[in-house]
Amino acid sequence: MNTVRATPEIAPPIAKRPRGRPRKTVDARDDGNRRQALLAAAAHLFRRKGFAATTTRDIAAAADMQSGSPFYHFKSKDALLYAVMEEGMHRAKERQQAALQAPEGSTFTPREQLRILVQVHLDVLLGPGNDFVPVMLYEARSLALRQRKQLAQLTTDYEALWIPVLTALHEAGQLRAPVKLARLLILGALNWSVQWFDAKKGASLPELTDAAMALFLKSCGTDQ
Amino acid sequence: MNTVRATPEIAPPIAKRPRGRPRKTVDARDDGNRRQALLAAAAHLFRRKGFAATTTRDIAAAADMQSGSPFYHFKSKDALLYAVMEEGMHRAKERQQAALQAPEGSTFTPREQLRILVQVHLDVLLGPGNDFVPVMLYEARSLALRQRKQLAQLTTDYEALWIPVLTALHEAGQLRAPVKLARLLILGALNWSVQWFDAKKGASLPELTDAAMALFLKSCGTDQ
DNA sequence: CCTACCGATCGGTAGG
DNA sequence: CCTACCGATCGGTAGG
Repeated sequence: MNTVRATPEIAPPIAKRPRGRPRKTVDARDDGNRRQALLAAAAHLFRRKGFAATTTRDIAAAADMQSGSPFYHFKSKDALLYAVMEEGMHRAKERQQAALQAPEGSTFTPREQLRILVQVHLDVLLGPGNDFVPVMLYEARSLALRQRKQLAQLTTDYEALWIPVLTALHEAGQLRAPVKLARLLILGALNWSVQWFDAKKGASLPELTDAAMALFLKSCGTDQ
Repeated sequence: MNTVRATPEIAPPIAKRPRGRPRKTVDARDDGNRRQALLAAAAHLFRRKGFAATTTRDIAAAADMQSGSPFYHFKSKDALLYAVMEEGMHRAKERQQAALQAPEGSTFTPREQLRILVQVHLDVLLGPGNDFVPVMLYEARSLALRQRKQLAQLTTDYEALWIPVLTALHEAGQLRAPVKLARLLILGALNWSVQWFDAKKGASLPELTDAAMALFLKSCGTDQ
């Protein structure tokens, strides 16, 4: 495993500046940065045109690269898709967990918790530059079976955040439908907003959150 | 315009039976039938793999034709997609209108009407062989702008069926959210079922209908 | 509706 | 990360 790595002596990656036109920024290869640019470009295009209709050449161009260059960072187009989805689910879960942390020794009521879940979920889907999760939602079938299974754990974790909240609301009489189906229906209602929500017209994100809460919860239960 | 059409005397389309293997059914060209077969095959494949990932060769094979033959019935792959969507929306609207007809001199309550809309909508999406509307829902972006606008009228008509029902429920205090957003959220919840519903396991269609009604409507309003 | 085919595009790679 | 390129596939067509 730990073989001594020989320092490259022939054509070292450092001294090949003269050839090719100079780059806009300091250097074209600052690693993580370029990889992130590819991910963002891919997420944006996958969302807008779909995975199959997006060309690796499109992605390369959007990240200001040549057609073959994405394959320096990702093994294949599928690997790019998988990376987008994984990053999206990872971010979403982290944001939810952070938002659900109540300050100090206080706690959130189940109703407050659901509002947080809904609010963050909508922002993850509809907030500016958030293309990763929508790609995850609408391009699942483009993923090879093996990779779909690998992602299943992440989505399960994410959905698990909702279960205790919905269960509490159900027991308090504020949510009539069975918890399992309620979760699917509620997430569906929110996920569908990707198809119609327009930040520049119609309802705003807070209005949408209010409407969702009003639609799903009975107010004739305990509080409010 | 109205030139006299000469009867074909060379290689008339009738007398070329001997060549090629005999067809399963009476004849390979019974028009509407073959066209329908193509539509059904296309709808099925578009739903399963997506429009861009489906090959016209796939469709031809599924309809038991040769690779070039779909273009005898449809001008292009896009035209096939459009035809699938139009047929789907047309059927859906007709089914809803028929279902909403109350027998004799009786009438349905708004609550009953919503149940019908939900039930039929779910069947249109999830019933066996109903691939047309799901394609419409999930492949809209694959359509050229001009064609998308042509379809807009059909979807508007369909959604219009829901408005008076939701308005009545809203006024009766059984639906808290604003009607416009309520419609979008409810249809989203139902449309999303395409992604997870499995007729062979989990909830059945009637159970799903019940859950949706229980989730969306307040029962502390007037009746029930 | 089939046969035979074209032109373009696309994912991916070698080699630097 | 670029250059130059390959092999395969794909939508579509002519001509019957």
